[in-house]
Amino acid sequence: MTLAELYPVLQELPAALRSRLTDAVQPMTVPAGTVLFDERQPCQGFPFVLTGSIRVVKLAANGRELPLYKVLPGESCIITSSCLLGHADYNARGVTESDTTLVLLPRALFDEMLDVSAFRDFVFDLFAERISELMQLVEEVAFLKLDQRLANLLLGKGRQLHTTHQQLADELGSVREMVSRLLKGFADQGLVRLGREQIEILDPSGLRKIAS
Amino acid sequence: MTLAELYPVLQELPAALRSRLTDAVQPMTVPAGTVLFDERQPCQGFPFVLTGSIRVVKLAANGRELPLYKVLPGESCIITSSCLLGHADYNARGVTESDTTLVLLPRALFDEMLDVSAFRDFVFDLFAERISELMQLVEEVAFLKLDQRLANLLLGKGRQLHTTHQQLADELGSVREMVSRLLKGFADQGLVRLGREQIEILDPSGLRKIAS
DNA sequence: GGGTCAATGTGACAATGGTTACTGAACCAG
DNA sequence: CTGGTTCAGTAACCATTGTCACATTGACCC
Repeated sequence: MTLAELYPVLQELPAALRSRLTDAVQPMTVPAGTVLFDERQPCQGFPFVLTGSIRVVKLAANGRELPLYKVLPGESCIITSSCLLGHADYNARGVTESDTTLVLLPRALFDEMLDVSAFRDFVFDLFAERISELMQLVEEVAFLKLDQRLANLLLGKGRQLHTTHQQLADELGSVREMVSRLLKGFADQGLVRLGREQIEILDPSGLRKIAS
Repeated sequence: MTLAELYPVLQELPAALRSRLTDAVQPMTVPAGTVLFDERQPCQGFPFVLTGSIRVVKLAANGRELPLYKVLPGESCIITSSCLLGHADYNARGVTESDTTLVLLPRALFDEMLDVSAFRDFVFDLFAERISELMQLVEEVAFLKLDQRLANLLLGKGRQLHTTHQQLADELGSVREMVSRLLKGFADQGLVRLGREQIEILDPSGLRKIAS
């Protein structure tokens, strides 16, 4: 997929800007696990993800992480937008989840592109969308118990999933032992069947009831 | 203060829109404690607060609340913006904290005003600003212990504060007993002096160390 | 088969926060 | 002054989550 295909809004830019974009900017590929940006860093530019994905997380003092969201190809990074618009530093960390190809739109060019209403609307819409995701996250973290959050997480991953307990714990910002314990509970209730790196959801509606 | 003084961006609207604004819309005054909007409700319009304030909270299943932010005169409500832009329903509750005068800009007029770049930028900037506040909140709720959050809260309120433990608990989304317990601890360490509806901060740097 | 490593199971324990159920102290209205 | 109301202090208890320290299991490679 090309940049223009993934981010069709770019085709609505005036030709002059568009050519400056293709001139000034070239895709780069970074390996999995690269820290693209981090807390307290100034924001360098706006990423367009072509392949792979970026995991955006908040770091706790004790080293644990709380996943905020992911940026997939065609999507955008609300925190970067916010930093660029507010001229503030990052307040989260962005790490490539897998090998990732992306185009980094420099800050100056981003500012210019914001003068184009189509692009502004693009960023704006994504803002609105992500806000409600963040609200959802706040709600989960503040109010739901771990079993509810785990049930939610499982339900969002299809009937048959291939992960380790550690990975699930990471996605919840918790620890493996808790996930193992809760999954055991789910299995005892006949909600899931467990196997090594394997979880089969037997009773989605039962899980939904737990997630309530 | 008039609407135009509190929200100077409105003066940059074309005269036609401005007169339609003053025609179509009149300030209303609502008593303290009025629920202006609530979860799962469609968004009716964009509020400009003239006097008083709106408290925006997330509701827990058990009736407790997590305060997200407040809208003071001259400020804006990011959740409302987000709902209007994304054509989604509210995902939080807005309650007047005191008797409040506000102008409710109807959705249709809001949409039209978004075509004006000055207004769009106004909303945009506020978005960026609030996002980092929300990130801050996520971090607090997810990572900090209650004593740290309480210390933070106290530090943000000046040397000498006049509140009840209950009010502090509400602002933290916790309960009075916990606040009493923690304040007692702070007092034992000589960080604060307690009185009825009265807390005097004796050692701000000590509190900051707890808030770490 | 045996060794090795990652993934998982598990039990005891600690820390945190919330709940219940009081008591006492200050304040205010009559 | 009195009785009621709000605010604050406190102790016992419980639920949830996290921590530690292992034991076990399965996969895979020689």
